[in-house]
Amino acid sequence: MHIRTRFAPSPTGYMHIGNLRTALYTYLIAKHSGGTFILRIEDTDQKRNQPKAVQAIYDSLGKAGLIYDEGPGKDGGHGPYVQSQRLPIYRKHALELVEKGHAYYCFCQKSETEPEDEENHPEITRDPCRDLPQAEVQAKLESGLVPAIRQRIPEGGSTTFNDIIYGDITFENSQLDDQVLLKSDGFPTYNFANVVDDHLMDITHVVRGQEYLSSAPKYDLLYKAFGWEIPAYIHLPLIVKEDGTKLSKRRGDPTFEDLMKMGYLPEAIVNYVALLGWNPGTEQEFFTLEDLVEVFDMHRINKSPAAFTLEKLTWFNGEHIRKLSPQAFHQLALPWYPESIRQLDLEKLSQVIQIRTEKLGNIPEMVAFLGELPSYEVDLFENQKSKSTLISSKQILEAVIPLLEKLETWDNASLFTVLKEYARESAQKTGTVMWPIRTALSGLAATPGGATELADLLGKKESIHRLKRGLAKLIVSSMDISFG
RNA sequence: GCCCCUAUAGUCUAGUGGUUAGGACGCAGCCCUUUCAAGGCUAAAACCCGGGUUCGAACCCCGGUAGGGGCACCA
Repeated sequence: MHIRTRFAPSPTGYMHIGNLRTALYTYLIAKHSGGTFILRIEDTDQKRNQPKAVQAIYDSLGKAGLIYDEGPGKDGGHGPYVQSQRLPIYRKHALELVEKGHAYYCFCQKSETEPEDEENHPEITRDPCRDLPQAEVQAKLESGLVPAIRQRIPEGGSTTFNDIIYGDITFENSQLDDQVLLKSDGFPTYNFANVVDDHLMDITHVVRGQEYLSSAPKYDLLYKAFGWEIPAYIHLPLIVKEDGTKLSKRRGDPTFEDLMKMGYLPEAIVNYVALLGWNPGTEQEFFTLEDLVEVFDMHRINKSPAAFTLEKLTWFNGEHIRKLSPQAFHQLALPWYPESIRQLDLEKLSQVIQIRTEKLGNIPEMVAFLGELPSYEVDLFENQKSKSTLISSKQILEAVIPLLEKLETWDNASLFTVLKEYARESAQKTGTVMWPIRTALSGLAATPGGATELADLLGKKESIHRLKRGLAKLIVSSMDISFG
């Protein structure tokens, strides 16, 4: 069987994490078996439609690496792939159902119930137009009233549909409402357009969020009314926040685009999100998109909702950053370096920070001290673990500055050799010697890279300058002490 | 309110009648070390509750509870 799946977003201007995962799984289900992945734009809500938002979908899918085989601009014989360009198709099919008796005209005014009325949902009642005599329908039509078309749910009985993840699910028909198929503005509703397009586009596996589970029986009824073959359903568990509530851009939860702006790699986001609701059955966690295509098995998708947390995503991001070639990392890091350090050897800097970068967004903060020495307290020179005190620090800097001033080759290896040798001769731990140097060079308790790496990056002139300032600080402090 | 879905550590998860309940993130400690990372090791931490079925239940059945989703001429 040649699998055909489709990702069918509505253009909202950004990609939710949940949408990204739906797109990913939809892509993987098709690609794992060499099938076809289709993009369809669901812009049936005129009020919400934003043309620019369509471009955002292309951009995000491209970043994620989810290349579609068929879709806008890539006709595979099932186009057009933008629903607003398919209006006559929906009308034709809606009328077909009216003729067959599976749908009917509804002349009611658009219901005024506000969506905010979450507390007060009326019981399912059949629409009064459902049983309008033919003559009356004809008369209303001729008088120029523009009707909507509603699905006629069978009286009584129940509908059972099958989902690959959830198995058989049964709904009483009395629980299903006569949903609108074609709005009075001539646009189809989401549910109707989906059924028609999925059939016409030969979609074999319908992949969507679990929020659509309860509309699935109405889909089955529609397929049966048309006499069409029912596709396989795959409803995906929701992605929620740690507190169990759903992710929402309004409440400040990051979208795919937001995460990339924060310095998360698309590969890492894809890797993380793939494991939210699915696992390979092995203990492997690091995956590239190609790996996922290889091992993805839709039958291992979970039923229960998964919480999205930045913590584990951040770890994945670090993993993906470490796997990058030094050149690739450098290119990604470059835009994040502040103006104040542009004169440094940034390629060398990239090599030093790659292993310590878990998020590109941390880079500016991580390297700021290279541009300007932060102000720091003298007690930063004290460190128990390194056996470093104000006195030892002062002595070491006094001894080491002249040594370094004489040094001709200024690089990490030479610096380390000289300082290590000094430590050996003066019978001190390497760490004791390095501590005051690193401290004076950075003004920080923790830095990416050790003393000699920082000196290498800063260059001889700036390094000596910073060391002397550190020494001055220590001298002033020792005088304060002696004067009480 | 009605319908549907779900339930293993704080989080992501493995597990399909017999396991010392496995892995990962995070957290804590130790080692390594030129601070920090990275790496290595160790620790703490879980089967929602109650009934069955069974020689034996995380696993099967029933009932609760909790959480989530749906109930628009939105998608």
